[in-house]
Amino acid sequence: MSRVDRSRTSASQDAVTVDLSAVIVTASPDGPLVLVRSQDGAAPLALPAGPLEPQHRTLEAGLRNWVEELTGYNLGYVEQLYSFGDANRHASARGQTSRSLSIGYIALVRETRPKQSSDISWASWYRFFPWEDMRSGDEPGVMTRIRESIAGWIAEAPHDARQDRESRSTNAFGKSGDRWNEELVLERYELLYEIGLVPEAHRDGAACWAPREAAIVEAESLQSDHRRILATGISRLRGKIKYRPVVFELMPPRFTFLQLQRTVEALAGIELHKPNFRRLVENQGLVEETGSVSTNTGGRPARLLRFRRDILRERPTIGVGLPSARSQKG
Amino acid sequence: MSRVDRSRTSASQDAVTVDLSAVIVTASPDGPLVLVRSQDGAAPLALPAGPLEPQHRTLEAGLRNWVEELTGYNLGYVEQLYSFGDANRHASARGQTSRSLSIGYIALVRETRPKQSSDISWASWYRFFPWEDMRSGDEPGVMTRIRESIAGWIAEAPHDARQDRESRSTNAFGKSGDRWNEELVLERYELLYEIGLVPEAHRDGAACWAPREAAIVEAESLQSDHRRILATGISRLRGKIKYRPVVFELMPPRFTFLQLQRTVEALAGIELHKPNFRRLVENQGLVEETGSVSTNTGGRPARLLRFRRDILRERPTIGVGLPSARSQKG
DNA sequence: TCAAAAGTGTTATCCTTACACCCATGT
DNA sequence: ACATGGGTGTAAGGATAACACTTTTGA
Repeated sequence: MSRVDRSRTSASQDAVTVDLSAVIVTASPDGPLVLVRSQDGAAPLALPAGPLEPQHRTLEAGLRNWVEELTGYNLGYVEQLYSFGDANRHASARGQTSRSLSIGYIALVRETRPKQSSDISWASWYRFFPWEDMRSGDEPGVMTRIRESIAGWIAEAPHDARQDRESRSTNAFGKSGDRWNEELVLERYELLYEIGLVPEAHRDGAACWAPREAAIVEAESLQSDHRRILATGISRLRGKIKYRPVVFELMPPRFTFLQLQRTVEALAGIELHKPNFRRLVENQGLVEETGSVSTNTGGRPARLLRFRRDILRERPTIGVGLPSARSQKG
Repeated sequence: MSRVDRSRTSASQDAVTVDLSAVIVTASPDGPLVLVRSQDGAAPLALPAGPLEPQHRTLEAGLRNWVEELTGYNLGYVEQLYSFGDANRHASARGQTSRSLSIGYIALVRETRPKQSSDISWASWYRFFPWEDMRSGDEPGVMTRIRESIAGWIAEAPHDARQDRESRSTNAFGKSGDRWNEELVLERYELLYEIGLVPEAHRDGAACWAPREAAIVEAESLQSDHRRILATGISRLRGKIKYRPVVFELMPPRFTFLQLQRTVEALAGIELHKPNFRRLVENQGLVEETGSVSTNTGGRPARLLRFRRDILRERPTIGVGLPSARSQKG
């Protein structure tokens, strides 16, 4: 038996516990919401997680199972994000290396009704990533302060690291003049983590440039690596809406163009050009008219649309209009 | 403690063994090669897999570790693909549900030298997916035979399932007149599996339309679900080369435009337009001239190029030219 | 001279993006 | 009247994809 076969001798493996973490997203008039679990006392919020159980035929079935059982929500779209498995993910006090493996999922639900269960609630995902909401430019100024901190980090770089820090920061946050790249959520979070602008970095004992006090206070943190998982989910969703009709999993049965646009804008964290958005969606054949109109628009009544569900069979690889990444200047 | 917290009571979990499966790819003049492990006797080939061990700090570190230790290959690009965890992935004879979780990775290496180890070797990935090589159209006719089988599957559909089968097949394999979508490797494999045109389906005991004898013989199978993992890897790589400069991980230090084009074509399984490919790569600033030329081209000598490594810092989100998916007709 | 591959020029077409403008309703 | 949002027209600019053609080598 060759060494490659070691995996079959399970005696050599350490104890592994597997849980399924879920970024469960819905859209409200106030923006994208994510399901969070509040823990005892003043501990940070957490993403809901459930165990992988023997009777689950597949991983996704396991996830759907415990989420629906627990929340009653019917998961529309479900997608595996990533498997996280740092050995020190939960540094155990007893020094034993019991590895905790976490498989992250993103799921979309339509219902926003609050749960009876007291420790589960919806929270805007921008509570945890305020710098990702660029719909009104840098309105609260978080971004400006981040850029200042990054500028300091670059300025104080040792000579050989300077170029690297410079390019890493412009890759994640862009040069002024570039179009804001809304997809690089994870890259930005990881840069902030590494610089030490995020409390998790200090909690994990990483060697950071920034002092613990500099950790951004405007943003709320999450338990263990859940903010990283959430960042992964936002990134994936922001990418996906461009080439798959997933936004409609978050829309009511009938909606107007502007409602659809606002939802996309809320997810992407950027503003879109109204006439072009309308035409793009129209030309793709993603929607059809219901015949009725909505009068409570505040202006001229708007035609009510419905998602053309058969498009999923005709052309599943189609999405909703966002400025293409290509339009970024070099 | 709420029910969401069940994951922490690890007593309720079943035994889980985790291994890291790897799709290790290199490029040769004859096409894309993948590392396979031959087992005892006439058993099907397998992807190499290694166990997740306690001392590995991260999952990717674990993978790099055992691959480099075992093969000596230096993994350039490594990316997690997907976590597979069907309960019946290895149906155990003793009826106990020991779940085997497998985390798939794709890795690119430059070296093609064969390994001394006798049970490891390189194989063209088109041995396992002959229908994915459309560089010369449907030269061996595999595709034609598949289309015939699918046509039968559609024709014999019960009335209510017919539309569904029709659209699923055109989504995966396209209508005649459409551009071949090289990215849908997994979708095609899964459709063939479901129809029963692939031996794994019968081995797994799935209820299939096609009889066991119809399972495509021109294609070689792999152990357990390894062909699905390979399909996932090919899909991901074919997608990735379009917006990340990963092809260069497979190129020698100096190469000509045509060599680069042939490599991309081999990976994507389609032919490209030479003048346009050249200009696209040129304009993206992905390569620079070395000054020297290659004379053994069979024609006019070609300028030798090198990959501009600094592009990874300047603009990591850039790739090599392939016909855009958008150019597909609706 | 011819085959084979390296390169260059050019154009039709489509898509994106932006700008300008009119329409219908409530206050 | 005017604010607010709904909705249409159009044109500049850029990228794609196809076609035609010249250049340089070896046999």
